[in-house]
Amino acid sequence: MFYIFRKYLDDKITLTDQDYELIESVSLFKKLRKRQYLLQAGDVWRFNAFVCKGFLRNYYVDDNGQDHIMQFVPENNWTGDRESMDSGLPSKYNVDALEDSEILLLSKENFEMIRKTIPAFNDFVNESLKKNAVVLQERIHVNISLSAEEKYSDFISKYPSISNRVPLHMIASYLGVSAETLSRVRSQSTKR
Amino acid sequence: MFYIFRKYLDDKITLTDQDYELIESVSLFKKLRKRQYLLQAGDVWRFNAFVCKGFLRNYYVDDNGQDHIMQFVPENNWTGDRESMDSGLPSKYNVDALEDSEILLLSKENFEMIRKTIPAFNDFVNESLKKNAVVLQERIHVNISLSAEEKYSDFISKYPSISNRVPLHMIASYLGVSAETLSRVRSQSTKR
DNA sequence: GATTGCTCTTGACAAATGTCAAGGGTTTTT
DNA sequence: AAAAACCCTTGACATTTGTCAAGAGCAATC
Repeated sequence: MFYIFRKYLDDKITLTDQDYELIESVSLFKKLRKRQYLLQAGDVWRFNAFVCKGFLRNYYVDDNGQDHIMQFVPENNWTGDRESMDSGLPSKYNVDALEDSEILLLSKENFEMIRKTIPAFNDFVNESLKKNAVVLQERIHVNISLSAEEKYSDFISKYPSISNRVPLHMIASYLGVSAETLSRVRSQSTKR
Repeated sequence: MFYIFRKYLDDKITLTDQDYELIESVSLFKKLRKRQYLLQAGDVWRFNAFVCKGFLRNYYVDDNGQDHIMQFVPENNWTGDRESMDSGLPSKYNVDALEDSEILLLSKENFEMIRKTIPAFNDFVNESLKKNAVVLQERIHVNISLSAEEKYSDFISKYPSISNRVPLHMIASYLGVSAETLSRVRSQSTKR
């Protein structure tokens, strides 16, 4: 399974075989069946999780019992809960598998160790953090200014492969719109 | 003016006098009168901007001519447009002064140079990026799940000093709610 | 000190979105 | 193969939010 992560990194940075050996030596692997949890609200999160195969979602449940999806996590993406990892406090979020999945885990400590040991890896992490900030900002942009219909068409144009992979009500949850509204919005827009 | 930035950094990391000399030697300073622009949509952005004094806002204007505030930027905060800086493409955003302000600017190149030269500064930047991601995620959380009233009370509890400093319609713009709705929401909630 | 512009509020109404409930079609599980 | 669970749609209606317009109170400007 490590080869998938290696391929992912190879695409972004140049590392030596020794570097990879170091990384692999501290990597943990986890298989999740559909519906299994990687993180449950209330637990403290201590890892950087990379999805090698499968598909996860990161969400929280509000006081009314409603889900709100923070992130869809297909292969070759990272997930976890940085807030809990940094603070050491219990997480508000859940992460579970929407499909059978294979996850690579790097503990907080080992992740930092790798960053300190391998400068190129550190650069890569910085780069990723910056890109992530742009993506999050763009999502805020969408959320404070677009209608349900516009949010939906923005979503499917940005993430066509995700929209084919998850039920509509989860996209609704991600967008902050009710499932019924999204259903109507979509049938409206296909009429054109 | 540099001493303000120095005080800010001193609070977070330990640098030598030489480090500070290096940083100061590449720092640019800019004074803005209220209503002046630091960045206008259409221009390419090339700096990291630190607000030493004053108060800025970062916003964009949609096709209907409506403002949407992405960020309020009081003293001791950073702003700019990372997307434009990274891509080299024209910015979608405007940054202007809500009060007379003093800004410290570090060009993209010099900023990277400092990061490479001063490891502690690099660590600080990483830490800031991580914290920023948490803040952005929290804002998404709020936006996809709360009503106008809840968003407003969340805002004033998180940013009491900002709510005293900007007109209500700007908070509305930040939250993605109309100014009239926010006015009503607020008068409702003060009745209790 | 008059004028202008900005800010906030309020009313009346329109539009968007949410909620509840039911039903039909799938897929999954047993 | 039957049962259960899930997913989506649709209608009816309630609620929230937006839009337009007017006016009052303040502050900034000249």
